[in-house]
Amino acid sequence: MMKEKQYTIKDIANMAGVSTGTVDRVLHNRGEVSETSKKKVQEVLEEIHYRPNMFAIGLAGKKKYLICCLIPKYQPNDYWYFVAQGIQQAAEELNAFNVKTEYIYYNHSSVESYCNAGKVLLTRKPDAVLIAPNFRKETLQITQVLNEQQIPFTFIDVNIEDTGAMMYIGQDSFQSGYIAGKILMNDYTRDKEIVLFISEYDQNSFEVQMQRRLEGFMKYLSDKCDHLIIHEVKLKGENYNEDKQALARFFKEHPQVKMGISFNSRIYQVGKFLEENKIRFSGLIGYDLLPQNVELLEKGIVTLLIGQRPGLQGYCATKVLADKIVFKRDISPMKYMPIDLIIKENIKYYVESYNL
Amino acid sequence: MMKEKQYTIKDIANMAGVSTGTVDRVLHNRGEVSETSKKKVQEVLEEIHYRPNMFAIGLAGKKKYLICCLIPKYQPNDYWYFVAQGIQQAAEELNAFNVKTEYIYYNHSSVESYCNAGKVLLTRKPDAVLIAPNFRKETLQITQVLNEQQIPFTFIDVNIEDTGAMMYIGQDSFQSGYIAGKILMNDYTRDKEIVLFISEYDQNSFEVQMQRRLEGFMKYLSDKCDHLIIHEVKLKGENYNEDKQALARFFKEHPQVKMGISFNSRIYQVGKFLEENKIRFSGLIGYDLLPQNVELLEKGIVTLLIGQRPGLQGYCATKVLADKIVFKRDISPMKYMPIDLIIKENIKYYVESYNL
DNA sequence: CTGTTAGCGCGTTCAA
DNA sequence: TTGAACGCGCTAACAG
Repeated sequence: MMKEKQYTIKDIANMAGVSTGTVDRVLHNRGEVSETSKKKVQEVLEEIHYRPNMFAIGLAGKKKYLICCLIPKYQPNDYWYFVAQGIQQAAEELNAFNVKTEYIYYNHSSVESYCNAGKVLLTRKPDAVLIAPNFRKETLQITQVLNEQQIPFTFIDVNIEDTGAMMYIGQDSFQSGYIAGKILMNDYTRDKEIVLFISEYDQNSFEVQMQRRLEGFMKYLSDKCDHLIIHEVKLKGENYNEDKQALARFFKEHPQVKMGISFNSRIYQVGKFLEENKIRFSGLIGYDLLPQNVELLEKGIVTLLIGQRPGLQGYCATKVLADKIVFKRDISPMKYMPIDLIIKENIKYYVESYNL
Repeated sequence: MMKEKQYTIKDIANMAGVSTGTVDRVLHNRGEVSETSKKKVQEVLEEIHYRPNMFAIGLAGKKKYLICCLIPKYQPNDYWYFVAQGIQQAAEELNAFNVKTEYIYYNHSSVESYCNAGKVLLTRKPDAVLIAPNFRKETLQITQVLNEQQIPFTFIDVNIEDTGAMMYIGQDSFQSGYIAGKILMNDYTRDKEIVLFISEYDQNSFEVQMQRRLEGFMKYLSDKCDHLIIHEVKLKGENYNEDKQALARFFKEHPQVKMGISFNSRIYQVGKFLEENKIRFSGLIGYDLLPQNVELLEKGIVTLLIGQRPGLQGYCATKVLADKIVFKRDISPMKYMPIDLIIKENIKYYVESYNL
C-alpha cells in the first residue's frame, strides 16, 4: 500500500544526466541516440519502475485510437442491435480518450459477406478489433493477419478457439440449453410430449451455437426424462406465412403438445402463431429479450426467456480493448455471461437495466 | 454518425465572449460569477455538446475528491462484503481521476453505532456520500446536514424516501418476494404446507426490507393459492445451537412440510440443519449468493437463490457519485437491480461475474 | 467579479 | 546526436 513515487521522464533525464528529449528517444527507440546516452538511460530505467502517465500521453500525443467492430448487420431491436447499443455506450465513455469505434457489418448467412467485411477491416488499420465471429476458417484468416500486425482482438457471443484472441465474452451455450431443459421439464410426467422449433440455416457459427444449446437441452432430457416424445418443427424464420403453414400443419396433427422451445431468439414467431390460434402452452421457452419476445412473456404466452446480456457483452468487450490499447492494462481471457432466467415477473427490471 | 467537433473550454470562452477562467468557474460552480456571464456561458453549453477531455482533467487536476461510504461492518463473503467489492472496483477505476473512497462502518443492529458513524462521516468533509441507510429517523438527521452542505448522496440496498437523495440503487423487495412465491408454489397442489423462516431482529431498515419481501410473497399466495397451511419458525441467526433447537422442535412436530423460504441471506442455517438431519425439501428458497448458500444450492438442498447483485450496486452507486462530483453528470434517480433467479445450473456464471 | 497565466507529463519540432 | 521549447486542454492561483 505504499505509494510508489511516480517517476517522470524529467526525473529519468536528471538521473541519467541527459535531457528529456533523449529519454523519450530511447523509450520509443526513435531517432539517433549515442550508445553512451542510451546505456545511461536504460540503467536508470532498470532501477526504477517507470510507469508513464497515461493522461499526459493522451493529451500530448494527438493519437487517435480506432476500434473496429465486425458484427452482423442488424435490425432495430434484434439481438445484434442490443450488442451494438452496448458498444455504443462504451464508445461514448471512451470518446474522451480519443477512442473511436467503427462498425463493419456483414450478412450473417453469407460467407462472402463475412470475408469482404474482413478485408475492409484490415484496410482500416484499427488499433483493436471486436469480432462476432461467424465462419471458423474465414475467421482464422482474419485473425492470422491481426496477430501478425499485433492488433489485439476479442471475440463476442461465439468463441473460436486457438486464435490468440485477447478474450472471449459470451454465454455457455450448452449449459443454457441444459437449464432450459430442466425448467421446461419441471412438471415432467412420463407421458408428456414436447416440440422443438428448429431453425433452418446454413452452417455458420451462430447455428453452431444453437446446436450447442440443443445438445445441452437433450443432455438434460436423456439424463432425467424417459419415454419422452420429442417433435420437431423446422422454421425458416424469414417468411412468416410459410412458417405459419408449417406450424398449422404440426398442430393439426398434434394438438395435445403443450410444451415447446426454440434455441434462437425468434420464439416470438411461434408465440404469435399460438396467440392467433388461441393455443395455450404450459411451457414455452425462448432466448433473448427482443421486444416481441418480451411482449409475449408479459402476456403469459412465452413462459421463460433466457437472457445473455448482449448489451453488456458489447460494452465489456469494447472497454476491455480500450483498456488494452490506451492504458496497456490486461485482463482475464474468458468471461462467461450469466444465464439469466427471465419470467413475466422479473422481466421489467431486466429491460430497464439492459444497458449495463 | 458525423464526427462532432470536440469543443474545448477555449472554444466556449470565445463563443460566450468571456475568458476560460470564467467558463471553468461556471462549469464547476466555483467562485463568484456575474449572472450575465453565467447565463452567456450556459447558453453556449446548451447549444453544444461539451465533453471535457479526460486526459486534460487527469493531468491538470490536483483536486482530490473524497467519497465516503457508510455501510454495515461485514465479514468476508457476506452480503456487504460483496457490496464493498463493487465499491472497491469502482474506486480503482476512479483512482486515475483523483477520487479516493473511504469506508465508515457501523453495526447494523445498533442505532448508536449508526449515529456515531454518521458523526464521523460529517467530520470527514466528503465530496459525496454513499449510504446503506438503516434507521429512518437517524438517517434523516444525517441527510439533513448533507443537504445543507450540498453534499450529494445516494442510498443503496434500502431506500429512505423524501431525503433529497441523488439516487437509490437496490431491488424491488416486494416483487422479489412475489416471484419467490410463484416459484416456490410452482408445484402447488391444494394440500401443501410451507414454512417461513423468519428472522427476529430489532426494527431496523433491513428488517423492513425483509418485511416487504414477505408481503410480496404473501400477495402471491393469497392471489393464487387457497387453503395453504403456512408455518413459521423464528430464527435469531446469531447462535446456531439455539436456532437448531427451534428447527428440531418444528420438524419433529411437522415432518410432512417440504417447502420453505427465508427472506434474508441466511438460508444456509436452515440448509445446514436439513442436511445434518437428512431432511429433503422439494423447494427451499433463499436470498443472496453467500458462499454457504451457494454450496447448498450446488448440493441441491437449496433449490433457488434470489440474487440482487450487491457488487453491481456498490459499483454503480460509487460511479454515479463520481460522475456527479467529478464530471458534473447527472443521472436518473432510481435504479432497480434485476431480480436474478439462480439455480444449481447457472450459479457458476453468476459467481464468476459477480464483480460486474 | 474577471482575465491571465503557470504548470500537469509527454510528444515533437527545431536549432544547435 | 542532443537539448530546449512549445503545445495538448484543463485547473487553480493570482493579479487586477
